[in-house]
Amino acid sequence: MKKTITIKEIAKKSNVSVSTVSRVLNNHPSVSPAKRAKVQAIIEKEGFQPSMLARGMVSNKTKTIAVVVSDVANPYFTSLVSEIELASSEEQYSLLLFNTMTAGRQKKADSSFIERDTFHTILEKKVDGVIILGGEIDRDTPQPEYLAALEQLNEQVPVLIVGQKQEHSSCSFLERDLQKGIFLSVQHLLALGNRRIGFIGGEKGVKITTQRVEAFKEALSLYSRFDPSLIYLSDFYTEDGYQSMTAMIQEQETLPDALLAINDSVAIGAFRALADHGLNCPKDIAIASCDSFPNGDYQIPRITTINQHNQFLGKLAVKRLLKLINEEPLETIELHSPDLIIRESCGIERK
Amino acid sequence: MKKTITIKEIAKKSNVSVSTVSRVLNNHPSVSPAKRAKVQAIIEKEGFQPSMLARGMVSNKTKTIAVVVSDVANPYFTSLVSEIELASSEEQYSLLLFNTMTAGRQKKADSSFIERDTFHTILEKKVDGVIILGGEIDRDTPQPEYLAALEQLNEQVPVLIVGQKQEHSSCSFLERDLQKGIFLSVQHLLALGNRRIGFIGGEKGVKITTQRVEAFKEALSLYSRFDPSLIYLSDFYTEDGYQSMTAMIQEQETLPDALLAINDSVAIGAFRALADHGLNCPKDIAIASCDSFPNGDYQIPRITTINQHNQFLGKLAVKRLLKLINEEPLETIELHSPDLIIRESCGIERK
DNA sequence: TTGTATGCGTTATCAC
DNA sequence: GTGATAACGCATACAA
Repeated sequence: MKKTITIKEIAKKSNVSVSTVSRVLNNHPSVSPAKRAKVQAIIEKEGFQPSMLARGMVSNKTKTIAVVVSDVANPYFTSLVSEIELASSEEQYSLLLFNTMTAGRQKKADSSFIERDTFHTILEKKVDGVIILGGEIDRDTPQPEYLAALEQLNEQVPVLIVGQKQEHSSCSFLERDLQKGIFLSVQHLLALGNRRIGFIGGEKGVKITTQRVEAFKEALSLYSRFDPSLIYLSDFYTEDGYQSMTAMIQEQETLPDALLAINDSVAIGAFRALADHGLNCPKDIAIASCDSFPNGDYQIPRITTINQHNQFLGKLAVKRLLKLINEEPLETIELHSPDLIIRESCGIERK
Repeated sequence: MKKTITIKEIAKKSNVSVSTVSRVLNNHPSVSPAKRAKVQAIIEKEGFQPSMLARGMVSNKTKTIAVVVSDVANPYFTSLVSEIELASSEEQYSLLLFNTMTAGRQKKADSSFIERDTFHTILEKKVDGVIILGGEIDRDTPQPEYLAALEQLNEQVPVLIVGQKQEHSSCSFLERDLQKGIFLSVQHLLALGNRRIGFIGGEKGVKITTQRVEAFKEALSLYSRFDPSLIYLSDFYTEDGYQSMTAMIQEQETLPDALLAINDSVAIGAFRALADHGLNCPKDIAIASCDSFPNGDYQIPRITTINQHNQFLGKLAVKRLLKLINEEPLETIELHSPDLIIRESCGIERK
């Protein structure tokens, strides 16, 4: 490995002091055009890159954002991370990614502990801000130790959480409008003539599940009848949709007219389970999803779903975090409104 | 934001010098048990975290790895990134993620430039090592400027590339066995009675596409006949599979017996295109994929595909990069051998 | 065993 | 406009 060149050597080669080089680097006005040109030339020639470490030492800024996610491979998180990276890099920030795996296939045992440990590392790395996507904070009642650690973290560095608000937390939250999507899809299902409607997927004890089921109950009670025995929770992945659907097929004497799936992955799992029992969506049962994932429009059937505008959410998250970092005032949130995407999985009017 | 506590303040509160605190921090033997205990206590009490910035300044190590990926949202890259993060954190390394978007839906114009710019940032951040997944390096002939920048990067910090070897590059490569999978699937398709076999998906001018098509040609020529007019390249995503399949349906007088898709996403797109034309896989055409993605076993039909052991690949990448970082010798690679996963999309014997 | 002093690469404050 | 120099937080060689 070639030794990296430093500002001192640039100074020497340019016959100026380090301060002058530093000024050139930072576009300070007070440096003569002649010297500036000379120094610039040497910098180019040597391919000099100022060390962000050293800069960070003096400025207390690292131009780095930490992103904590419970499972990058979950499509919802993947798209968010992707958008966050894009938005960050546009603002010259780098992303430090922490994949805690407290969700998903390789779920770890003590999620709270792992995420606290992550906070530890984040603090060491001296990032300028933190974005948290899911994990322990998404639970209805996160562990007290976790919340304490989170508070401590937020004392040292601004923390933005993309998720539903947690009581007594001093962190900033970027919430999603969970209810509107539910109402839109329930109305859609009802309008198509479905009366008996169930719910599949989502993990018990997780905020977005709890809140969506609650909204589902409300919406359904308004027009039809809410039947708690038609709620089959499990988790957020395809295999969970498969399991829930299978269980429902086995346990219910007659299948409901329609289902709401917590997301597209779960819907896909349900399609598969139906097919394995000689059943078909939307012929035998209509299924709508609450959260659009990529490629939902290539499934068979194409999934009728809710666009939660996750792309926009990622950008907004970065925008808000940067304001926190720069101590600018946070204007009230422009919450994006979920939209219903009608495709094929709810079929046409039933009966 | 609370000011972060430093080693100096710990020293003062403990009535010892900073060196003693430093020794405690680094588990140096030469510190009396009494002082060690005292200092430890204060550290715990104050929740002191040594700054990795300062440590990096003196040690020239940041315990950070940069990962450059052309599109995190591509399932192949997502799984790799996930595994790499896991393996890294196990070794106390953090991940700096760069999502160059030189592939995928939001593909940028000048990929070579963007990635070179990324290298610039990586150098500034003083990471200990770099892992590159895809992008310009994956092209059959990467731009000379890119290769030059890559060489320069590799002079300053160890670079490991997960992808097919590039001539004249001094970087380390972790290759995938592309041929074996192709042979396995072609043989499978032939054994089922298919003779006329096409290929869909993959981008022209990209190494893995070129090499796979080449292997496909070889394998097919061995047993049957290779027909170049049945090669429909495009890109690696679902929509590309849809396009290729649609084009094939429209252009070919009679559909081939079977297809090889570059990956599961492309296969899914093909299924959709077939359905939109009243056709069905595997009834009307058999389709095998060259690269298994998550949830391929929940599609309709379940996808017969190749397990390239990407999970293993991610771990191996980190393992090898760490050896480069620690200047340990690199034993010859234990190349994992791809396996055929027979599911439903090739159906049963034809004719 | 312990403390002092120096340096890591950069910016900022101060003289000149 | 320019150049010393201190400071950032930590590790370490050296002294004691």
